[in-house]
Amino acid sequence: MSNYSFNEIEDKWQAYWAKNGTFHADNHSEKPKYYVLDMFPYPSGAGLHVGHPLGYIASDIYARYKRHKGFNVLHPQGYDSFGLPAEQYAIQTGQHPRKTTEVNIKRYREQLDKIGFSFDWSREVRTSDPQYYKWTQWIFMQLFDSWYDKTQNKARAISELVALFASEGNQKVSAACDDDVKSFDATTWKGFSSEEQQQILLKYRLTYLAETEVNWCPQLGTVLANDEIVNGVSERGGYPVVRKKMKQWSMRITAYAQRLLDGLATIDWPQPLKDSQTNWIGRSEGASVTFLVDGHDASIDVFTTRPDTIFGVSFMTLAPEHDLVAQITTDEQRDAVATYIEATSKRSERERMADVKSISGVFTGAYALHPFSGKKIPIWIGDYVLAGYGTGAVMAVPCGDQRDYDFAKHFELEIPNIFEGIDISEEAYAEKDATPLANSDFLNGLPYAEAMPKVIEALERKGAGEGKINYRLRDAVFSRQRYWGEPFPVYYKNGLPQLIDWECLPLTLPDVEKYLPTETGEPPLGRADVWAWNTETQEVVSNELVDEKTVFPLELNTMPGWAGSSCYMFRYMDPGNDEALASPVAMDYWENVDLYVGGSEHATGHLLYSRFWVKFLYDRGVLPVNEPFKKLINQGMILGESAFVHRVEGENILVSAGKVNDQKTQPIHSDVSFVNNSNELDIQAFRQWRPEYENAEFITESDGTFKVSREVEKMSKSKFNVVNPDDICEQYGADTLRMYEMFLGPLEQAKPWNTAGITGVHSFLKKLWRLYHDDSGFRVSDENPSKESYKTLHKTIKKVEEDIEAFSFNTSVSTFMIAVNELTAQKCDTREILEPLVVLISPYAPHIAEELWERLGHTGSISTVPFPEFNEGYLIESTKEYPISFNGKMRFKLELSLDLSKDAVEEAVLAHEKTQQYLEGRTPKKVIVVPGKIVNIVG
RNA sequence: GCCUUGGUGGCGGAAUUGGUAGACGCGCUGGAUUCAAAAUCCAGUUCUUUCGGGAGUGUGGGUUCGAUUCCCACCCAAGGUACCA
Repeated sequence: MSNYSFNEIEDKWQAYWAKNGTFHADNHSEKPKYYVLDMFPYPSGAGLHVGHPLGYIASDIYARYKRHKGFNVLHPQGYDSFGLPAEQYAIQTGQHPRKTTEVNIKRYREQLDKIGFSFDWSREVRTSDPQYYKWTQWIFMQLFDSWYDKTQNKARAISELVALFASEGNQKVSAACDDDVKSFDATTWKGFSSEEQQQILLKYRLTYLAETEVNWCPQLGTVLANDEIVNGVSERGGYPVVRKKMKQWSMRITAYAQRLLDGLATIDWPQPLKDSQTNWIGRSEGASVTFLVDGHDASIDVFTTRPDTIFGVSFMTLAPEHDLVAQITTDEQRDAVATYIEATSKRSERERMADVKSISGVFTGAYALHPFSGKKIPIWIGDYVLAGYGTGAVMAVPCGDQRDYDFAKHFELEIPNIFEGIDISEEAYAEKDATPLANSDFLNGLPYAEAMPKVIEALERKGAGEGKINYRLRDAVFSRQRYWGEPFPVYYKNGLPQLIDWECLPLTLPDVEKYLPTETGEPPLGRADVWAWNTETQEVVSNELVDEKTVFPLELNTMPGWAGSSCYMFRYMDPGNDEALASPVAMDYWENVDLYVGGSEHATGHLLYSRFWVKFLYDRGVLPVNEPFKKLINQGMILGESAFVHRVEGENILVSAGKVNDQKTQPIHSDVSFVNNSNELDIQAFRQWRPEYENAEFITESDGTFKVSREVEKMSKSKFNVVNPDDICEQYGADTLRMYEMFLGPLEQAKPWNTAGITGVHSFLKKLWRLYHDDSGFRVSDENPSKESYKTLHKTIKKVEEDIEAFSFNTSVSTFMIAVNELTAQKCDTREILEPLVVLISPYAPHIAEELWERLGHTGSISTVPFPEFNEGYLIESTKEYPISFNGKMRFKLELSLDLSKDAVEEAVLAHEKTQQYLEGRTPKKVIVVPGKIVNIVG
């Protein structure tokens, strides 16, 4: 075999790796550990396209590189296999999601295997596997059994809280809990019934039941996320959506807000991603202020970041949903308020937030009393105030906040000016600078920084408020009205949630006949006839048996998608363990993920929830680490190049792109496989694609071809622009695919896929092959390499190592190309150069590297051969010429060595003097020569 | 609006702390090889030019002997986020 037969080579080595367990990672090793992880995929029915493996290729290169560097590398893969598409498919076809999921996983695995990843498949996990979700359920139980102690700043066992209540009541306990907890002493606690005690404890648990307002779609029988709603109707199906309160499980992530923020400083993540988590958590410092309502036994709490502007308050605004609205509205205003609330309730939260321009609101007729001046302040409601943030009420300071200003202008409310020497006739003044306050009683003359502590102290003294830190982060709703998710290990006794015994895990999903909600609006699990818990036999039994003594109904909701993905990285460490999430030994050895690769779209979902759970499990002594991912890299999306055929409006006439001109046409997606690299459409194939185009008229260019227009879009089946990696592997080989994906551009940047360029990378691999082969077959010599060849090799080692460490995989592909071109030109065929070269390339193109390694006479996989050592000595002789231009006219050259030796420095100094002679009497004052840096002239 | 990232040939993209802009690849042009094609190899390829040069990294300024790189203002694009008080 003297040709590069990539298919043969790749099959051979993939089989070899599988048979020999080449990438099996051991939990015990003398070597240092390194954990490289990809965000595991959701196995969709559409299969992988060329965009999916981008991050996997990058992490695989890094994992292989780390093996060469002597690390014991953990590089596992699995499937996030619970999810909505499988359930939707099940609803349509009646096919059990488990089956669909299995078929999809099988296809994913085949596609992944073809690309030659160095995954340790013996550690595979699937979130929908009962042996896996047993641990997801177990973590839920730990959260249920925990409360957050704000004094110790960690989660503790609920039994310790019960002990505290029994000994001293709850007055001294500082816990993250519901706002409406009443205080009690030890005696009162002991006097409570067991059920009353459970009710109270539920308000302290880290996962708890709460009434949450949700977007409810009756037709779909499910709650929708804001972005699943488009123009007030569901994205899927276009059904109406209403806002509804539902009792759902929530996760008390807010207890961890500050620690989630602080932890960011300890991890190596891209700054934009850290920023978005910081903004999501949204810490703001300020004060809470209480305003009494005139003539009512009621008060309104507001949070403000600018308590110093309190004398600028001229009205208050409540969210339309605020609890007090009904109580305080006067009879004269009742109709207007009711009309307004009716109107806003029809707008989704998203609509209200998106509409910045229109100002709306209505006066309640009620007044609040200013805590210092006692002045009467009108109370308005307005939908620019959101019920879900802060207290759902604001003190409006029109002169210091633009939204308040606009509201005041619109309704012709008073705009008192409290800033010394600032003109507020056109807009509000929101700067926190040294501008002194005016018309502000005891704050007069003080700038922001001095007024803040003073006003907070005054508020506290008066009992009208206190300094406060507010977070935007809200507790995470954890219930889903769906079938294909983890069941909760929870049953209900007298309406109170109880955990099933943990020894009975996993609580497996029951079969149901249909995957839709029940007629009475219960989640799909309501259809299971076997779905109740027998507390005596500790078994799941038939619903029919519920007798309220020993048999109780189980929770019908399932967990959200992020449940299974929050701690999977620890399960890989010890996936078969039936006694624990992972053994302490395995967790102590692997610690956490050293490098995590995935998309930035998970910034405020998965990546935040995962950090939350890890910190929680750390508190409870389950995990030895308090962050899941040390370093994170976001790979950019690979975009597809869609092809469009233009159809004349209302007619079955298709016009070539060059002939469209001013005609009214509609662009139609054409499958990209009908189009060649010159944008010419295969008309026959297009006609046969869809019956409606079979008899269409085609208006071609003057040369008879039909051209499509191109546009870069997200790669998706529905846009017919998907490129399948299997086809690329078939035609060019996996090594070409791997290198080309890296060569496309910087890993973190979004970039369009264009198969046309792949031949460059492919011919590089052919050239590489030919370095080791001549017409008669494999051939390398044992002669001494030339100086140039050494230089080429060591230059390459240096660059490739630097590039991999910096995740600049695109430039190292170029470096390889240059190296191979140079070695070809040098006619280099010596073993001493070619052996290390193949090791360098092996992370990128592992199949060809293994094959060449074997042909070089080695046994065993190349994957653990040490990475070649860089020797600077081989580069010293290189020289570089630097022209110095002066006044754009004079030009001379300096020839300098890159060597830092004495000679080189002397040479540089000589050059410096030469330069000075040239520059003498002209503008520059000083010329500095820095060895290695060559020349630096300072004016 | 705000935050983040980016804007370099026909295209994807290089350029270390400010030091020969356009590496490498695609495409294109010419040549070699071939009956021919494929494959391969060699040369050229930022624009402009009166062949001396001149211009040039989104736009306009600034700092510097020297700016793709640093500073200021603006324009555009992508992603994120949002009446966050």
